[in-house]
Amino acid sequence: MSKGLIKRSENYSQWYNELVVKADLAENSAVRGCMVIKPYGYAIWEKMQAQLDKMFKDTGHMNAYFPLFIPKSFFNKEASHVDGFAKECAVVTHYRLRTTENNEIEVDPNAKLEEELIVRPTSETIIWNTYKNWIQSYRDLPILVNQWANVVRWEMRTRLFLRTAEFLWQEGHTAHATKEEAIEETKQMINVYAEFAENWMAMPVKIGTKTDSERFAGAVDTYTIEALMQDGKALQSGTSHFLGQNFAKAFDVKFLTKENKEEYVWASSWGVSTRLMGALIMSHSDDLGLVLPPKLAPFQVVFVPIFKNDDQLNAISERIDPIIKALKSRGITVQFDKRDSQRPGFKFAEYELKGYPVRVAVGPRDLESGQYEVARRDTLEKSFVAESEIVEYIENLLGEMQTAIFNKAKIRREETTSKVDTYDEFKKILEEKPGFILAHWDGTAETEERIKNETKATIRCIPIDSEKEEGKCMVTGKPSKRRVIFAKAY
RNA sequence: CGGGGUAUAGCGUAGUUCGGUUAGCGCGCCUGGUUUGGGACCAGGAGGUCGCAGGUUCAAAUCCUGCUACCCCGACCA
Repeated sequence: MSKGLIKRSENYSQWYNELVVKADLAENSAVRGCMVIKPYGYAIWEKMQAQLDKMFKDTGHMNAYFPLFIPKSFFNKEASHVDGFAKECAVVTHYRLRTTENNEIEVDPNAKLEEELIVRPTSETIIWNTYKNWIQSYRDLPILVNQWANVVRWEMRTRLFLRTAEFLWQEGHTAHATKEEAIEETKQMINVYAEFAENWMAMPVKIGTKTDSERFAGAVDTYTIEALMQDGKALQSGTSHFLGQNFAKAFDVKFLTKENKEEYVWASSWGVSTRLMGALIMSHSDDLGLVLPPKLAPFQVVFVPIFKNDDQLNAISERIDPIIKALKSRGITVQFDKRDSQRPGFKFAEYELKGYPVRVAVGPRDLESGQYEVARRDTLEKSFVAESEIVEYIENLLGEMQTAIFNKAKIRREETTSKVDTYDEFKKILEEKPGFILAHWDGTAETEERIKNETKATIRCIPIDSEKEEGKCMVTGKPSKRRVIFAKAY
């Protein structure tokens, strides 16, 4: 393992790239734009998955699985949906290879597919094509289904976790008898995401709706959770879409009401992806490496023994093993690093880089005093804790750290959130103190576009909790009823 | 897809301008020893089609042509 990361203040984006690789989370693969998620990184993703999956099931959803491939014709059926995804689709045209005279492999031109298959960029079309067969009556509704899957969007420029050509995600697709119920579902799920982001990722988010131009292709309304990274750029971290009857109409999905009337089905879809990994990394980590909230850390505690020989290590193990057992019985994940190939200093640096929340160092000295050095990753503080109290202490500390990490991120966000009333001020803040900027906007796509072109900042969302406030658009001076959140975004 | 750049061992690089021994160095890796409370040290060792294909030449990492991949800046995007 090579030494040190570049500092965030020197080059934030290089810091991120180095951190992802050096902390063993992921690396670039032989396939352009596609990443290999390494075991340590995948372990974090699995923790996220487990919790989200639980939350989905607690709100009445079940998992299912739909095909990776979608017939090309399905995309034609919802006009704005095609427009949104057409430019980034991978297409399967053949189903067989053959060997040439030179012993090379080539696509067999005789094995052309009648209809090309699209590698799913999202599954609305194949799912709604399927739902058509599942739904006849109001008694068949609602359908509350989620799928864990990989999708492909052929992006021009990619970055590990933040934007990869293939990524892992979950996509919920629900069908309802009424508009109200579908909207209720859409809102419920954005709240689930917000709760997950804040309580598990320790990442404060703003819930809001997207403007027309930022809305999901095919949606009537898109709800989003927006997080603010340490460099002042926003990251869209999860979306929940009210799809109206758009997909039901496109795929002709109708049902009979209690009154025997034929109606189109109402829909929602919602998703979060491995992008959350990027959000997690950029929310908390520092110049020494990853900082993980205890609830998502693959290992919450690591014991580093300090020893000169096997006898010492055995003596340490004898004392440590019962402590580890006690921690595990409380549901705390623990690692005991007995490697003699690395010295303690190396291990300290390594666990800091990888973001283990709590580190306990135990050497001969400590066995005698009956106190162990406990170091917490977020503040780097160390304290000596008596052997008899250490289990309790660590359990409390993990809880405390989860809160502390969230609070720190929240304070940072508040400090980099500005209210501005003039366009000049807006531009100045973008230069000097980037972050969320609350400003008035006249509600038109033209003004939004102009601001984007001139400053690269976009409207991240119209916050759902914003109070009404009469004002004037900072650009055109036209009336506005509330402030919206602007930021430069990933 | 437009503009710029780079390609030498697992990683980072020197050498390329101006062709000339066996392509050098750091990290990492292997072996042995000494070490071990914040990224150890010494000794020895392994590892290279110099991105690919062709050309010029007595001689090519170095010059020429073509190709490919990657990086940065734009446009696009969860």
